[in-house]
Amino acid sequence: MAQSDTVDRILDAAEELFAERGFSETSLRMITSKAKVNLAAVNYHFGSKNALIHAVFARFLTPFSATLENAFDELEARCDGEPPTLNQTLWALTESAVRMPQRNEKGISIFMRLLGLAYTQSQGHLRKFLEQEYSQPFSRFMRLLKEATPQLSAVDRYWRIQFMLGATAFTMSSSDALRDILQNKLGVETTVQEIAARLVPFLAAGMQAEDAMLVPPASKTSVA
Amino acid sequence: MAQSDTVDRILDAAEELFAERGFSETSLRMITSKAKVNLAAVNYHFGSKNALIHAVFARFLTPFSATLENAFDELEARCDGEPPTLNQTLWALTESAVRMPQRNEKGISIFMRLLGLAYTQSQGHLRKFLEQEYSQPFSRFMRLLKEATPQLSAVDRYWRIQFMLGATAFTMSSSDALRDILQNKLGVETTVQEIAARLVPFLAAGMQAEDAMLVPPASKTSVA
DNA sequence: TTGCCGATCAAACGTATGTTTCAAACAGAC
DNA sequence: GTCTGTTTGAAACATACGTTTGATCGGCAA
Repeated sequence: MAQSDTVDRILDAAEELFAERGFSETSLRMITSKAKVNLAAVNYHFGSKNALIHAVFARFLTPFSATLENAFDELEARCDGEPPTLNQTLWALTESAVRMPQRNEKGISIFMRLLGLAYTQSQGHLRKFLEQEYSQPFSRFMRLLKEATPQLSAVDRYWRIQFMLGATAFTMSSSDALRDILQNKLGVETTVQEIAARLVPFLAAGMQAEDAMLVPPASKTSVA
Repeated sequence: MAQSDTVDRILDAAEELFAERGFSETSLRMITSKAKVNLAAVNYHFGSKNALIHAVFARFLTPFSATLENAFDELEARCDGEPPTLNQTLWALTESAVRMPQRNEKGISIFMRLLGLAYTQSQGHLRKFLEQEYSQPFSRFMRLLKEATPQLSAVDRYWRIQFMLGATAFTMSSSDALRDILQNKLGVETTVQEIAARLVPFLAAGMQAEDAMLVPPASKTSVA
């Protein structure tokens, strides 16, 4: 049985519980009892709770960032010098995410929610860790976005990227619940791939919206 | 001075700290020491920490939902039978938020972040409280959205509303952090009003995007 | 004044947290 | 089998939390 099982069981349980309840709302005792390992195992194998959080992210993000780099390589090769379009770039990202080997059927949506939480819960250490560790594929994605939307100012593009991230993380993180609601209300089944297929055009349209800063149409509001 | 301003000082401190650090990461001792009141005052005046959280929301949300109802009334009156457009509906919402009387200069951004946190941190009691207490303006907003996008199928509209909600909640919930990043990277200052002014066109464009379900294309698609 | 009652205060309560300790169990090399 | 280093186990550690207690204060009516 070696050490193997313990580390992975902790990571599995932690991943799921963090996604369900957030980081500080999840105690080590919940994790170890769900993983059926001793409480001390976390500090023995990972050193601290924060280090465990980092490990949960690293286990998914490291192979994912490799997959993503390959997808970008292939895309740029296919475009042969021309910058890829926004749609192509977004599709390369979502395809990479969807195609990642999943530990279980909830895999991708769990991880989307974790990414959302990482950004939302102002856990300083997590943000710093992610930015340091995965800056390369992140900046490459940013460069592709920039080349695909040359008409946008840097500030506009920055905010619209945040909007995209929000729509994605939020939707994917609660996609299970949302799918259930839809099933009950309208009697429609939906897969994660279908959600992505609806999300990408939404994002692309928002990203390429005609310039912002419009005043409320046909209204007599003024700025002080 | 009556019951002194203990209650208000607690609410002020709690609002700010919750927005900065989240709910469970903020202790009653932080709140009472920032408010310069005794620790027991929270339980004396509010009963519990959860009740304090509810009170923080109620102090803002109750007058806000009244303002919002008025804005919707006015909008529908102005439209004279015709359903308001998507842009008008979204603007009515953001204008109502921005125009709320602020306790201080950070007022609105603090509260946006709180709303984002409420959706993100799965604090069951908070979700339940908000849904029960403010269901009326919420369903009215949903009805307006439906009338403003008759071209969408119910399923498409359902998902796109989730995307809008996600972009908004996520951005607002981390707006302080995002503003800081922008400040450091590009040396740009941003107000919440400006974020909203960028968000609304993004949402409207995404909501009205030409139909979904495209496969990763080799062609750039543009919106008519 | 006296009596009263809501508001404040310092202190303690019980519980839960992350982390540490140290002995026992284990595996593999000799 | 014996030794050696790694992994598990039960228990304790110190700290922080939300909440409760009971004494004390302060204004006001009778």
